[in-house]
Amino acid sequence: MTNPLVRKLSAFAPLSDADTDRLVQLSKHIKRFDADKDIIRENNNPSNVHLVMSGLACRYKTTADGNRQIFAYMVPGDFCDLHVALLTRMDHSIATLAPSDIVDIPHTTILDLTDSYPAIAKALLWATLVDGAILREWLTNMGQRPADARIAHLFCELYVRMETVGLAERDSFELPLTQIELADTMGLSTVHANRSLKALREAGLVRIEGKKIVIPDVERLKAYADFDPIYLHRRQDLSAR
Amino acid sequence: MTNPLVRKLSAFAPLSDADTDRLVQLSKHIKRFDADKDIIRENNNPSNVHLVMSGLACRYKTTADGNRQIFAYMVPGDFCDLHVALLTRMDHSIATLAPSDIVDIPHTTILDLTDSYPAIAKALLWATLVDGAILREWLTNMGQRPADARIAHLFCELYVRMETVGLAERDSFELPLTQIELADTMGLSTVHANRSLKALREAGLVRIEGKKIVIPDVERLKAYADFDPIYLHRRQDLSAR
DNA sequence: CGGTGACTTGAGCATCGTCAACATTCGTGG
DNA sequence: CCACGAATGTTGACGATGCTCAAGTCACCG
Repeated sequence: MTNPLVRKLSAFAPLSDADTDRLVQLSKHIKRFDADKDIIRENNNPSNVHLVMSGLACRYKTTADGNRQIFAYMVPGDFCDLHVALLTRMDHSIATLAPSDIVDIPHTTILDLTDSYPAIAKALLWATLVDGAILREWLTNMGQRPADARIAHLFCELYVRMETVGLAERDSFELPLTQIELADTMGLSTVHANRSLKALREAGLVRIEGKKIVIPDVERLKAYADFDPIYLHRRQDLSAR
Repeated sequence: MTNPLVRKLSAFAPLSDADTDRLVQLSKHIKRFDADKDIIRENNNPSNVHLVMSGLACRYKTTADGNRQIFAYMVPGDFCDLHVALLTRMDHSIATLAPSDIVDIPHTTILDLTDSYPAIAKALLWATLVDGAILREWLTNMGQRPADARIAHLFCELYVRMETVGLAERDSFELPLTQIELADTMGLSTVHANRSLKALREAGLVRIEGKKIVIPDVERLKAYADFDPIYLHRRQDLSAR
């Protein structure tokens, strides 16, 4: 049960052994990407679906004046473009942020899968809907929270998502991001991102050890960031509230 | 062809007469809502799908410290919650911004529709994907553009969307928003939203006549806002670029 | 070791928020 | 139809947050 896709989809509903086996089969043909490589570029019309198995990828867009906005991270178990089957043209690009293993899956395989495995079909739809929910939460984050809480909120989300796929320690997880990339995610300048990180560090809310984010007290960070995991729609969080 | 849903979906692909007839039938049971009424509240699990036929609605969320973030507008022809069939709990609320006609459609009707009318099924999926694309563009808008350009970008988008459903004049459209609501959408204070609007007015980019937004020179406003309609994925915009 | 990219810090400035006062519009009841 | 009150819009003054420019420092890699 170390397959991140299986772990992720299990957060929605239990999967049968047959479902699990079928999902594991998907990740036969893994392609290795270096860091900072485009997987799909704007205006492309990709014929395959891409699944992150290890590493980290992101969606981004560049504005006319050359600024970049990153608006999604794809951690292991996440699909990059499950949703673009119909839109004839990509309106954004997808790139790796770290060396990553990416699986290429033909559209036909996905169609086949959703036809023959209803539980998987539901789970994939769920994953797509959660992607939308994350986007809405990010917009709230950008619009309503000051820089340091905004970063704290991102860390909380990534901690939970990494934990879901078994990639978090009790109080830390790997986040191979530069501060430039963090700034482009949060809509901040690199200088201000740096200072906000410093503030979080000095408040004892996070420690940064190389590429690892250490969160000494997860509950305290969640409170600081006004983080509520409900928007991730995991089974285990549904009881609360 | 005055039905906004038909007009909207036609922006994706031509619809047959049978498809059109079926869509028009949907809007039999119209419910009238006053302005500022919740259609669906957070934590609800709505059993019906809601479709805006006239007026204006929005999605929003409230943070712990009482701030509101609006992260989507639903204009006539837009569905409110096509996507929530699977997520057992709403992670945000939906409310009217103006007096609106809302159609209640049972989930079963939607399922029936997508089973028997493949062209409609595709078009509805397209509409859902476009909603996601709009969200990504909004995030870019929030993160990368200053207040006045941000507002200008919103006006451009709404102009195009209203035009798509036949609700825009050559140089204007109705936008029944208060500046408070605009500020909550853009992540600004009301005071600053007011001043940014004033800047746009004094630059001759927009005029505000009551609840009507007048855009004397649409191309100039688009240039100012760095607006490119490609993310709306309408047929008519696909040729460019 | 030398160089390149990432990180850090300071200083000054621009953007945006808060508080407060006032003006205008709109709906409602008399 | 008018008068009133409440909500919305407008403006000024000031402070906070965040950006730009610039000068380093640090870590990593050839």
